Amino acid sequence: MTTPFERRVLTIVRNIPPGRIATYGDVARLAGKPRAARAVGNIMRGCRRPEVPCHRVIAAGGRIGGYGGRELLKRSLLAAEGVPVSGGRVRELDRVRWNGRRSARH
DNA sequence: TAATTGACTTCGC
DNA sequence: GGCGAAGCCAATT
Repeated sequence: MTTPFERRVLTIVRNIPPGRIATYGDVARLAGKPRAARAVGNIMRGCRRPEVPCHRVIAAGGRIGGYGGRELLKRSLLAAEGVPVSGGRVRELDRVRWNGRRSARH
C-alpha cells in the first residue's frame, strides 16, 4: 500500500458493492493498467484487511482464484452476499460483475 | 540492478 | 474440457 498503484487497487476493491464482483483484470483496468491482473493478484495476496473485500475479486470467466484454500472461502463469502456461485464458479458473471460505476445495475 | 515469483489472462493444441 | 506457453505488471529477494 505504500505505492500509488496499490492504493488505487485497494480503493477500487473497497468500492465494490456487496453482491457484486470484479475480476482481477477489471480491477487492473480500473486502476489504469488493463494488463496488470497479475500485479493485482500480488497486491491481493498481501492485503489481509477486513475493509478490503478481496473475496469479491475473482479470476476471469467467473473462476475463483486460489484464495481461500481447498474449501474456497471466497465461494462461501460470495454466496452469502447473493452472488450466484455453483461448482466453485460464479454464474451469471455478467450480471453481478461490477463495472466500476457506483452500483450501476444492468 | 537483475532475477524470481505469483490470488492473472488469453490463445492454441 | 484439460494442459501448456507466452505476455504483462508490481513486489520481493
